[in-house]
Formats: sequence, structure tokens, C-alpha cells
Amino acid sequence: MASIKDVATKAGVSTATVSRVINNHPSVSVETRREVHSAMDFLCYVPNRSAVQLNGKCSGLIGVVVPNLINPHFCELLASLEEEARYVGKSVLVKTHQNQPFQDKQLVRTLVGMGIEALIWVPTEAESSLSEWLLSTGVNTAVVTQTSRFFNSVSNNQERGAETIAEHFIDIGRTRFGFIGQDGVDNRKISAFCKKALSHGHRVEKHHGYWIPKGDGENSRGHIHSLDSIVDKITSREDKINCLLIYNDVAASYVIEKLRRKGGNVPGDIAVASFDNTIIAQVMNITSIAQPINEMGKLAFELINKTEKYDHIDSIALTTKLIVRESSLGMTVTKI
Amino acid sequence: MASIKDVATKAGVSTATVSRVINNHPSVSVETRREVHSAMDFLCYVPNRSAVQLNGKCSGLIGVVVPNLINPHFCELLASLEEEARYVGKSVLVKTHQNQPFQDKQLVRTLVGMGIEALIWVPTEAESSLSEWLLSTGVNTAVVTQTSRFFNSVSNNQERGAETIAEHFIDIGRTRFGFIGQDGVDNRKISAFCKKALSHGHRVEKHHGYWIPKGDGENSRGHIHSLDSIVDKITSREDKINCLLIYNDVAASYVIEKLRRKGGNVPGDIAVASFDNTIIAQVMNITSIAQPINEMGKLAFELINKTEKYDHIDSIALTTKLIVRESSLGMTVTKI
DNA sequence: TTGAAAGCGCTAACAC
DNA sequence: GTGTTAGCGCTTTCAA
Repeated sequence: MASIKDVATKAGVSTATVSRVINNHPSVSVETRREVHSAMDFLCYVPNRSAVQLNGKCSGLIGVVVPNLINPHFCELLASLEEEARYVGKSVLVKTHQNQPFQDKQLVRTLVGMGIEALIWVPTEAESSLSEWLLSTGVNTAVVTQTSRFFNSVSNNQERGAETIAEHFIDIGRTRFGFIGQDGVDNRKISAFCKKALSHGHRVEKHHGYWIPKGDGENSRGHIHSLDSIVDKITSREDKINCLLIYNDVAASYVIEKLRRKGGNVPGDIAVASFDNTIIAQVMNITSIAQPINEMGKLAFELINKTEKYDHIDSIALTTKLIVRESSLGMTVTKI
Repeated sequence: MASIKDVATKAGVSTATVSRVINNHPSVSVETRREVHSAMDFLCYVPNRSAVQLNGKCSGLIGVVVPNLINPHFCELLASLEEEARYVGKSVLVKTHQNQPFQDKQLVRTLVGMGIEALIWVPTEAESSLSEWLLSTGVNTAVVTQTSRFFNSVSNNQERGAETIAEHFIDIGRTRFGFIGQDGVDNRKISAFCKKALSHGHRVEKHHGYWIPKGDGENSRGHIHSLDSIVDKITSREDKINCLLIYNDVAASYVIEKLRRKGGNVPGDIAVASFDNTIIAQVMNITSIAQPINEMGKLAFELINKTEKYDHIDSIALTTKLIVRESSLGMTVTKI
């Protein structure tokens, strides 16, 4: 690897001059500048970031921590963040915590040790002692997808989204409401869903709500084990539900497939709606709550820069949009 | 932020001793070690990675360059690499080149400048001058998904996969073959497909083969513009094809949807098969060529460690597997 | 407009 | 066992 010294020698100048050229310092003659540039090109010179960093410059590293990269939702988020980072000349260091708080802690610490300038974080849990430590390190942090007591955050109004789904179900004449949610993650949105249903006279029966236990994460192919028995229970009950809210697209696609295999008609018998509006919802024609992912990415970057300027905490909640598709409305899909 | 000097002063020893304690060097007395540790604790000392790196130590950084993060195929690959990296205590620096050779060059250079220990690379083009420079930098590199003249690589036997698809189409009695491929990327697999078809007496007519031009990348939602007009052409021709190979799942899901919207029956009129077997193929029931993604991830990590030990180039080609689903066989899906 | 030289925080010979 | 010292590659005064 060519160093600044090699370039200086090749161009017949001092390292200081090369440094000036690199940093576009005005006080370098056009002639010299040209000379240095061609030397850099010839040697395929790339400045060593560590050395630059050591002089108090920024590391160019942005840490991104997401639950997993199996769910296309987080991939979309990462794609948006990577694009934003590339745009502003930063690099993204990705880590997945697989919904394990222990991993979460480890990863964030590792990232801080690597000298990240900022952290964009989808935490395992809403709050934790880790947050306080993180705050003390002074690393600019933005929480994404959730709100936080400690950091700026950008999330979606999921409660409102859940209400929209309830309203949609009511609009299409559904009466017996059911849901599938992740315990400890989706409680608020599920609660909003139930309340809205109730306000229209539809009580969500306790035995029509299914919770994925905390331990049951997605496996390497994104499969949730509990879903199988849940579908069994849904189809075997006497008082069947006729509409179902599912916490995300991936789970919904699995449940719909399973319901159909068991002879159920979606949306005929059960209308289904879910969250995220990923590519899965698009190809499977699932009614879903869309989040403005790209906007979230942009805002996350804005928030990390705001951290040091203001002493109050920004919690941005973006509005979501219900995308109605066949899983809750329209043509009935039947297998002949 | 406390530095090693502060710790040394606080503990009443030299910086060298502190360094020894940090690196668990055996020749430090228990007493001194204890002293130093408590000083580190007191000052909340965290070693500065840049300084460590500058001394030629490993950065713990693995660069990963993929075309995009929209196609679930690359997300799966990234997920596998991230998991592997986490397992061996390394961090992944992701970059996407969006199939632009110019980006590719920029990104690889940036990554090298950041002091990556190794690069796992899905290049824009099979070979380029960039490879030679990269080779000269001595960064251990593994090419994934393609083969390379310069670096170890792990890829799939895509030609064999394409042949398998041709054989499958023949098995189910199809006669008029068509394909959609990406120009400059899929030439070899398409060629294998055509040859295999021909060897069974089915010539793939020139006007039944469609190429996505090089410029037409996936947009932010993964949509390929050329696909629209291709579907129009496919459905409007007099001598219609009755089987179609498509270069990947994402494109296939779009084409199938479009064909069905236009009244086409898949697989009744046209059997469709594609590559990658991502979650999209699973939920859409598309016959697809599965790649052993996790194995690829593991092998990529093995290959980067092999680079410096041997002077020959390893090109591992894994075997793929045809997963037959409804898009080419089985129940006909109709909309009522 | 340019060069010499002093560090940034850490490691690793080499002394003692 | 421990300290001294010379860098790693770069930036940045300070002089010239």
C-alpha cells in the first residue's frame, strides 16, 4: 500500500504538500497540485483512515444495529441507510442482534470500540441500562422504529396504523376480530387495534388473540415455530374469526399460505392485513401498512447530527399508509 | 476520552506496561496488572482502535460489496456473512455498487483505505483493472457468486442449474422455450439453457429470448422497467412460448403477476422457473434454483484465510438444486 | 507556496 | 518485569 510518503517522493514534494492536496487546501500551486494528483493516480494511493482518524478526524463509520437481515423490512431499512451513508461519504457497519438483549449489548459496545461516529439502532427492547452507558460515551445515537427516553428517534405511528386496519375490517363488514402479535414488541399496536374494534362494538375475544412468545425468533429461513400451532387453533375453533391482523408481512405470508392449504378462503372466510408492506406483501397481495422507509433513513441521519446541538429529545413519528390488496378485499383466490 | 498515557500516569507505570496489560502479555506482575486494571476502570478507558490499527494490527473489519440490498438474494448472502463474521468476532462493512463499475471501484478503494482485513466481493463485472490493483494491495479477497482469474471464489454451477431447468421443462412436456436474462451477467447460464433445450430437439428461437439491457438496474423498489415491454411482447406473439426461464425470483414474481393480469395462465399456458430460491420464490410458489447460501458464506470466510497460504486460485462451484413448485407444475392457480 | 517537525494513541524492539 | 524509544500515516503549526 502506497503511503503519503511514497506519493511525496514520486511527486518530488513534501508530505505536507500532498496532505494539502488531499484536503483541497487552497495554497498549493496548480502545477504542484497536478503533479501530486498524477503521482496519486499512478500509485493508486488511498489515504489510510486510521491515520486520519488518529489526528482527531472523523472515522467515517456509522454503526447500524438491526434485529435481523431475514425480514425484508430490515433489509429495506438497511438499504436506505446504506444509500444515505454512501451519499454523505460514510460507511455502514452492520450488526444483527437476533432479538437477544445480550447480543445487543455486546454489539453496541463493539461498535463504540471501533470508533463509530454515530449509531443507528433498532433495539431489542424499548429501554435498557445499555442506553445509559451509551449516552455516557457520547456517541450520537438515533433509535429507529421505536421511541426512546434517551435518544432521538424516528418511528411510525403504528398505533394509528393498527387502528386503520381495524377500521378497514369494519368497513368491509367484518365482525369477529383476531390478531397475532409478538409478545413484548407489538403490545401497543395490538392494544390500539382492539380498542378501535371495541369502539365499534366488536370485542376482540381473549382466545382470538395469539402471542408469539419472546423466545421464538425467526430461524435462518424466517420461520416462526409458533405460527403452525396458531393456525391450527384458528381453524379449529368453533367461533371462527373472520378478520385477522398479523404483526408483519413475513408471518402473514406464512399464515395465509397455511390457512389456504387447510382449505380456508382468504379473504373470503378470513380477511388478513399486516404491517411493513415489504416486497413480500407486494408479491403475495397482502393488505399492509406501509412505512416511509426512505424517509426514515434520511431522518435517522438528520437526527444523529442533531444530537449534539440540542439538549432535548426528538421523537418523530411518521404516518403510515394502508395499502389495500387482495388479502382483505377484491378477487377471491381459489385453487382448482 | 482517556488515553493510555492517562492510565499509565494514574497507575504510576509506563505506557508500555499498560499496553502489555491490555494485550494480556504474560510478563507483567500480578500486582502491577491489578493496579493498571483499576486505573483503566476508574478512567473508563477504551483503547483507540485507530491507533491500534496504525500499528499494523488487525482492524476486525471485513468489507462486503454486493450489487444491492433490494434483491432478497443479496440480503440472504449478507445475513449469512454477517452471522459468520459475528461468530469469529469480526465486523462487516457493507457497500452496494448498484451495478455501476464506477461505484464498484470507488467502494473497494474506500474499503481498502478503511483498513479492511479482507474483502468479500460480488463484482459488477467478471474482471477489471480494479482486480489487479486490489491484488497488489494484498487485501485478502474472495469473489462470491462469480469466478475470478485473480481471486479465490465461491460460486454456483449456474450453467448446470440452467440445464436442470431445461430438463425439467422437457420432462413436463414443454416445447417452445423462452428466457429473460440480464445482458452481460447471465450469458453463460442462458447459453447452457439453450444448448440443453436444443440437444432435445427444441430450438430457442431468437425472438423468444429477451435481454435486460445493462443500464436498466433495479430501482429502489426492485422494479425493472424493461420487464413491462417484455411481457407485452411475450403475450402478443403469435407463436407463443410455453415455458420461460427468468434470471431471478424478483423478476419472475413480477413477470408472473403481469402475465396473470393479462389473462395468461401460469403454469397452464407458460411454465415459469427462475434462479435464487429466495423468500419470494417460496411465498409465490415459483419453481427455482436454490443455492446453498449459508455454505457460500462459510466458504467465503475460509477462502479469505487461504489466500495468503497458497499461491494458486481456488474456484469453488457449489451445486444447486431445483425446487419444483406451482409455477411450473401442480395445481393451476386461477382467479375467479 | 512550500518544507520541517511535532505530535495523534498505541505497539514492539531493545535495554536494564 | 519494566521503561525507553522509535515509528505506524497523517495533519498542522511554524518558518522560510
